[in-house]
Amino acid sequence: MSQDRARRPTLDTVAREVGVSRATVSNAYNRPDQLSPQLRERIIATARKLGYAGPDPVARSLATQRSGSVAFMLCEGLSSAFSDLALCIMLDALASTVDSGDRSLLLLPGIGDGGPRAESVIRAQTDVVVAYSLPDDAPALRAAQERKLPLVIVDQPVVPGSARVQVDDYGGALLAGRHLVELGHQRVAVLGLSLSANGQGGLATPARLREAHFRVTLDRYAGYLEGLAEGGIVAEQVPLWEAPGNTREFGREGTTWLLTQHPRPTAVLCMSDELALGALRAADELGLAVPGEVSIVGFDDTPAASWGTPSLTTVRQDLVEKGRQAGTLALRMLDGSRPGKPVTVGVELQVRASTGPAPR
Amino acid sequence: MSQDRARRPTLDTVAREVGVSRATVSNAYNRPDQLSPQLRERIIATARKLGYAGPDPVARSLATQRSGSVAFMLCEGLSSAFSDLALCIMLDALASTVDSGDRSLLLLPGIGDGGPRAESVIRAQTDVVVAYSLPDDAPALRAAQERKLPLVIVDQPVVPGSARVQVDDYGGALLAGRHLVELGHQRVAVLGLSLSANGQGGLATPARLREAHFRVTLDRYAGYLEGLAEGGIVAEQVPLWEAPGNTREFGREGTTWLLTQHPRPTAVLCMSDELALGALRAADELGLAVPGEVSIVGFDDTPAASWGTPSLTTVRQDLVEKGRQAGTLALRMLDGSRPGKPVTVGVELQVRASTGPAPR
DNA sequence: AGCGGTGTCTGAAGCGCTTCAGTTACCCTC
DNA sequence: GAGGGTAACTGAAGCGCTTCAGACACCGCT
Repeated sequence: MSQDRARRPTLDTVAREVGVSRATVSNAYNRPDQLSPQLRERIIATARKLGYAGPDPVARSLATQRSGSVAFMLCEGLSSAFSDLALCIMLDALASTVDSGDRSLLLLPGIGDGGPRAESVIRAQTDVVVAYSLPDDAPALRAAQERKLPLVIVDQPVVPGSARVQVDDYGGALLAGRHLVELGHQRVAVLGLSLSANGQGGLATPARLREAHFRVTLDRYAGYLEGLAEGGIVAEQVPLWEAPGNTREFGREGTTWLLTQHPRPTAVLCMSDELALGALRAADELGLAVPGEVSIVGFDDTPAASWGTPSLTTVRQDLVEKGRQAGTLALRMLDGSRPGKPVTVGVELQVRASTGPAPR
Repeated sequence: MSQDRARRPTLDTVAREVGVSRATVSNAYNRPDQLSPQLRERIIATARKLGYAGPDPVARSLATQRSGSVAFMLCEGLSSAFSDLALCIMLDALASTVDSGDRSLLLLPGIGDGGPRAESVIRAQTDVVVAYSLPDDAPALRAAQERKLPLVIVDQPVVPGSARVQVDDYGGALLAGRHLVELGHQRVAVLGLSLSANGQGGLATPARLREAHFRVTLDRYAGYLEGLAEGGIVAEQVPLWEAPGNTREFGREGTTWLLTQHPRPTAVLCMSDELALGALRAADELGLAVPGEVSIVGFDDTPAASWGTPSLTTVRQDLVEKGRQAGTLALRMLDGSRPGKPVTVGVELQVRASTGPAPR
């Protein structure tokens, strides 16, 4: 009989103790208007006495058919992801939006550079998935589709049937390119982010460019070229150095190479602020004045951008807005809404002290 | 009859289609050795055909009584948390450990500075909670205890019945203090982290110190004093400036104040690298040479510490180890292990270029 | 021939909760 | 005082899965 030993209390335990039905106890927690305040009071008190902390989340999820959490898949591991301040800011906005909708964030970090394992996604207790900047062929993406989970894509990649929020990468890059043209630059180099998820780096060949997977990189590159074209600069004259990761160190490495070419570029367009900060350092090490001898442009406008010396001219995207939109979209998908049009977050050029007129 | 319209397939659907029992289909996924390979093959194939992506995670959790995720509670929102590189590195190690144990990370960011809302914890689908540097009286903590969830505490606070991993804050600070003494410093100031979770800042009064909540801050302070005591410096001569948050800007602000006092300290012990980086900047702005006129010591040894000019002398803690330990502890708690002794992660002093002999 | 062992598969009892269609009891109204 | 409305509560049917104690057939052994 009494084998209900250290068993933790359930709805039933409480119901029995109070002498009401299970349904009533459930209502006490979920629909206070369905019972008299006194009874509710009594139920809650008894629950506390028995050490019952409220309906079990898992069981409740099963019954309601909603898990109450939003899964966030990202490309890399947490440490590289979180050193990406832009991602952090966005993620925070996402988390707040999602949390205020009474859901929590399930984090699915990537393994290597290819996103989370399919298995993690298969087993994830979630009812909507947000993917951030994943390679097109990420297994996690397929897994999510197999499970028919509503999908929200941020930036990358394009997946039919999913909601998406994206930054106007092309437009932002165009602004940056145009800015340099207006300053009279003629020899410009691009310091880019990864083209594909294999950690490769170095000067990007046309072949490499053709088989690229990351839309963000491609769009920004296209935008740069378009902006520069307004000054009569043609693509062939614009070297693209591919940084294997978004870190200062890679930025410095790439820039060191770019600035030791002949003829030396008078400006470097960097696809992130981190890269640009590394570029600044490289220029410094080479004894080149910024912006006197070389101009540097970033992308993202993270707080660090304004901290550097000189402060960084950069393309700002509204990261908070981006996260919020992604969250809203996710929440909306949960209500069964159709994906709808992609949401585009705007950009603007923040001109600061790292760019100036072309030398000579 | 046929109201099973757009209903998504379940174990049952597959079982019926194949003509076997539900148990067998379940085994096909969870215990391949329990059925013949051919049958398993057939089941998997049929499942795929029906668009069945495997056992529903929530239902499975209910049946197995384990949710498969580890909740991570932190004090602040994500954006401030993630600009804390030390946290990120640790979190990454934690995530990897946990993920390799086939579990995912449920993130419960804080609201304001007091940790997650109790409600978020109550509703979280998790079977173990890791708390990072929360105030002693965080509602989330109580909620976790109410649910009787196994608890792993990182750094802070001390909660009976929970596992914990902590850094030897005291020992690290002692090393830092002793280092300055050995360099001959006599007038030393401390730039500290928050004492309590209310965003207050400024010169810490004895009263403020007495009602402090954050162990980390207190331990480090005690360690500093102990180290300095070896040089005959007494506590009363060591001003403690409390930074309201762990940012460079606050570090700069505090240091500016400290370095404009008379007599001016010849060294500043900072409780984090971020603060120290701000301190560096403050010294620079005041036209004080580092380490010629003032020495700066950090804490944490984040990558940024070695990047700065001059590179930072700092106390290194093994963040990866810390995360890994926390993860291991969490996983172990799941198997019903008792908390056991606190795990302490070691520290060592990284002497770099920001400290030197006391001037004169 | 008889028997224990083994490899496969099944039935049914949960896991802890929500929810919906009732059922009472009570009050108001004409 | 019958009819209707409402507030308060209940019963039972799920939600989709796991698991454990069998059941059954077949094998090799003695």
